Amino acid sequence: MTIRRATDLPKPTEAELAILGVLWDRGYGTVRDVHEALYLDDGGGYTTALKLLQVMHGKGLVERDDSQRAHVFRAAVSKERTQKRFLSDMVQRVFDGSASQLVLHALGTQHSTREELKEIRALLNRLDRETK
Amino acid sequence: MTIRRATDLPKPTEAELAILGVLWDRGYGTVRDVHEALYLDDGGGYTTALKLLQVMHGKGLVERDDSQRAHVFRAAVSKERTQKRFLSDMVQRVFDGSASQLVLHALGTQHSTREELKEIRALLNRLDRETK
DNA sequence: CATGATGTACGAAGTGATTCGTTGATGAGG
DNA sequence: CCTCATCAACGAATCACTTCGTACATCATG
Repeated sequence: MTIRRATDLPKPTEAELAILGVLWDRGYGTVRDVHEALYLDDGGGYTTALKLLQVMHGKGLVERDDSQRAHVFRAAVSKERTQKRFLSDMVQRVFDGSASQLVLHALGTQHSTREELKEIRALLNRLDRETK
Repeated sequence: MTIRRATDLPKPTEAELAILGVLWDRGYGTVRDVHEALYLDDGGGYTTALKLLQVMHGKGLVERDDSQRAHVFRAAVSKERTQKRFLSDMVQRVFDGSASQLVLHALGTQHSTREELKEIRALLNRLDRETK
């Protein structure tokens, strides 16, 4: 048996991330749940969702409860951890390792509400105190 | 002939992004330049770099000056535009469309210097005034 | 028990990215 | 003119991801 620590888990692919999104939202789901949430309009087949979940289970990205006929899947990685993972990946590859460069771009480009800006400012103040 | 607007350009792949990084840094470069900058320690072959640049040229990601025997390549997409592209992609796929969520994660996780925090705060103040 | 609906398992095909070996052209030095 | 180094072109192999068809198991219902 191969034991995989959380940090060893492979980075989810495009399709896998979409599935994780569904599981994060719902908490858990069967193949049918995932298929209906993602692939119905796509025209994507049921077995496509199934295969993806099987592959993801093989990689350790989801847990499976097979005590019922329709197996129930849960995300084996937290949303926060995964977001962090993608984020630092991108900082390295696209922003020369500078997180603040990324932040400046993000603030400059995308829209934020006043409430969100306030929240960011609060965090900023806290960081400022800590970076003594 | 197919004309491609900047917004039509495909998102650079992993390897392509690394090559763009070299071209952004140097301004321009031959296949040999790129190969030495990226693939020497990797053990990556010369023709690998060449093929990638050919593919990228086919996609419109780089411009080529073939007036010399050793063709000279330049990035056909700006660094800023590409960063923005990756950023909004990620906001959609990983952060449910919320840029501020991404910013909070980025500030919380990665390190920033006092100087950088100051810069961010300045932008924040400006945004605050504009988001009247 | 027969049947239809629903489920998992599995292999194979399709796709795009990457890597590399080979070929032939070009140019420099003897 | 010959030879060697350097270069672009091209096709093929490989790899990972995705999609799908088919086979077979299970269960409910009549």
